[in-house]
Amino acid sequence: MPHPIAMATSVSNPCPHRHGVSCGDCRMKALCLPLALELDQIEQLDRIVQRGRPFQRDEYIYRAGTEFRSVYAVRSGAVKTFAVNDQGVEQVTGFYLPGEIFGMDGIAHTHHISSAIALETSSVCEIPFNRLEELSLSLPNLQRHFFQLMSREIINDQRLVALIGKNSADERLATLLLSISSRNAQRSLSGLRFRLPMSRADIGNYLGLTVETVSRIFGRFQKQRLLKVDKKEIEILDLEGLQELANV
Amino acid sequence: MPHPIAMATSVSNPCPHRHGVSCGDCRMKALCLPLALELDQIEQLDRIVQRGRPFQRDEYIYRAGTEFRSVYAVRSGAVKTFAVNDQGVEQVTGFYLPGEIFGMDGIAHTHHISSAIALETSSVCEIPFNRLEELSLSLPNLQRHFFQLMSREIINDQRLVALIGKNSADERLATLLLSISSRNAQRSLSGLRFRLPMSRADIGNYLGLTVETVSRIFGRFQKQRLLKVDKKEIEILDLEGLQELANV
DNA sequence: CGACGCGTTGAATGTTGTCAAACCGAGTGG
DNA sequence: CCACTCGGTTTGACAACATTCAACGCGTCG
Repeated sequence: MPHPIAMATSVSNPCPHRHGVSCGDCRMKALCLPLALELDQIEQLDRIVQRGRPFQRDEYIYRAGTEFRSVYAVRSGAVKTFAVNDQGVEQVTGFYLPGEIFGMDGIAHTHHISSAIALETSSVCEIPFNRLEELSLSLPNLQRHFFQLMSREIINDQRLVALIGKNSADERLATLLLSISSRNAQRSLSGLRFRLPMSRADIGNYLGLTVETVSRIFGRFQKQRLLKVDKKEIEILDLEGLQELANV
Repeated sequence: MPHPIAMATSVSNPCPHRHGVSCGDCRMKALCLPLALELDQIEQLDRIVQRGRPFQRDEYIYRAGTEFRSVYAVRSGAVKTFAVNDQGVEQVTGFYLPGEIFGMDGIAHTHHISSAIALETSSVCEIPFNRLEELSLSLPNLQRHFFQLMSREIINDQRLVALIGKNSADERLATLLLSISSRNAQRSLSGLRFRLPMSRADIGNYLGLTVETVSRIFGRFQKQRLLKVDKKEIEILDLEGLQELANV
């Protein structure tokens, strides 16, 4: 049996959290920043990306108030971002799955105004922003792609505003479940059976609902045979029913 | 007395809607895109900016479904952006005042997914996006500034999510009024007396409330001597009271 | 074992939405 | 000049959905 360290970096052991993987070999390259780049450009990107050890559950990736240096990509695991206002009320601003970029709200200022923590053991690529800017000046593809990523973030937030402002609690939760489902499917995981990385409280916080309401809706969805729920394990039994609820 | 046409373009007549003004002479240059640029860089920007005739009230600046070509800056007047979902429900996504950039949600796709209309007679600078991209490659300042603008848009949307998801109707309206007030003050207009460019319905739509609720709150605020309301004319009588309500 | 975090369930309350009607000012046409 | 309409706004009565408060169950960890 090989030495454990050798195992961790060997190709034969596809540990999703191993941090030796370059962008060109990363299985998320079709979703992530490399998406828009040619092979040699990916190598250039690769040179500025920093890959540290995985983060444990509840570990901060960055904290509000600290200096903004980088944006981040999830390689494995799941991340939540949140802001805390003057009264200490937390607002969850997003959940990020492998291949997704987070931390773009920090670009506007010299210091982070929100925080990011790992919802489960997660590995994350750190992309120093000033180096990304430099590289973007010589790679129009990359500049464009990053503009588009930020634009997509704006669209997502606008959709969330609409969801919270106009839809019932049921519709909100159904929409979130379908979002996670389809994002899982994109990552060639099951869209019908998955584990929610976040707590009920996080879900409620994100959707503008209380924990109790979220819990009741999970119960109701189960009674209506839309879902099978076992703690954080979700099985979607009636996809079309959920979609109807979510108005899609 | 000079000829009226001569008046319209003369320096002595500061008609806010006249469209001959270059970025370097624009009174919004301290808030808008030129903010980050040197004099000669502003000239380069100026060369790509297109200034058409003013838009009348209710006129579209761009429509969902049409090809995305440009982002826009408000020079005078006010603009609202909104998206319409599959069921025909409108969601107001933003109100934009002079010096503010809108249309950045279009960057992610080849076609607009939202629309923008003038809330009152407004002049608007059109900034063709592919030319802005090109220019950004040679002007790092500009690239950075535009990244920051987009980041700020993300932050605004996140704040709106928090506002709608966590705050009462009173808090939401108070916050919007204070936002408009301070944005007016930034533009060296009165922060205590101003005209709302949008309807009650737009306000409600934006804040996730019904028209009736908005109307009742205006009444309540007036009764509490926080505001003096005459149709769209607003006078803030008790700024601190409003701020307290808005938790600032 | 007991404490704790997290999730669930129940009952009561309340804020906001819904529905309906009336108002008001501006513009239009007889 | 008046009556009329029309869009935007206001007001009232009522209903409903989600919150609040409280209690409890369950699994984990010290």
